[in-house]
Amino acid sequence: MRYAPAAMSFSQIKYFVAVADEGHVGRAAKSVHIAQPALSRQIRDLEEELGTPLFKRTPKGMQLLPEGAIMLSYARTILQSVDEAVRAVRQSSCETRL
Amino acid sequence: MRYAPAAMSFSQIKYFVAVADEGHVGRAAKSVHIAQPALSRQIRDLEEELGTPLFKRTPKGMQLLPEGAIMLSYARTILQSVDEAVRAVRQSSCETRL
DNA sequence: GGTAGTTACGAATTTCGTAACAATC
DNA sequence: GATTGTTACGAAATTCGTAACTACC
Repeated sequence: MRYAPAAMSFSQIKYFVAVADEGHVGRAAKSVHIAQPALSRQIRDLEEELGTPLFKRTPKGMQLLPEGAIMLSYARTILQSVDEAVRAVRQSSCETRL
Repeated sequence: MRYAPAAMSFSQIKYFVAVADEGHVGRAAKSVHIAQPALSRQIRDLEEELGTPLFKRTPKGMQLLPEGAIMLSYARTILQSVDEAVRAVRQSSCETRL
């Protein structure tokens, strides 16, 4: 049977932020502890899902495009919300056990 | 080689919201178009990742616990941010092409 | 028996790493 | 040749569906 097509994931967003911060797939790959080609593909998949490139590929590295800059600000917000959610739920569960 | 352990995903969050809204794994499974056992496992995995149950299992269905209610409010925010990010990036890319 | 959620197991899918490639300087 | 990112291909991990199970009326 045929499953649903893959959608955006938190990993993709983390990887995107890493590349945007480093401006460099190679360094970003080290910072998120995966291999360079795997990261390159994840960025490509994210761009395909959004329907537009987020970076300009240059011989020096990855240069954030205007669309990438917009995505970056949302991406940081999303990752922060996830972090906060996890912390809030865990804290509540500790208080419940008092 | 050993890959990194799986983390929280957008799908899990969507599934969690569906179960919270329906109060029922069976109905939620239909609304997100996957089978009931798959959804049941995703909820369990999310609870394990958070380290605390989010629902109370009853003969009537799934009753949201306080920790689940906290998670639910964050979950809606996160999904909205993702939606908004996609829209904003796509709109920017259209404007760029003018 | 009829409802609810869960466990077991294997198939479909995705993610990843290694190796080889392409492009710029 | 020494950077950079990408494509190709197979292995590892996850996600999923079907079938069988448990628990409560």
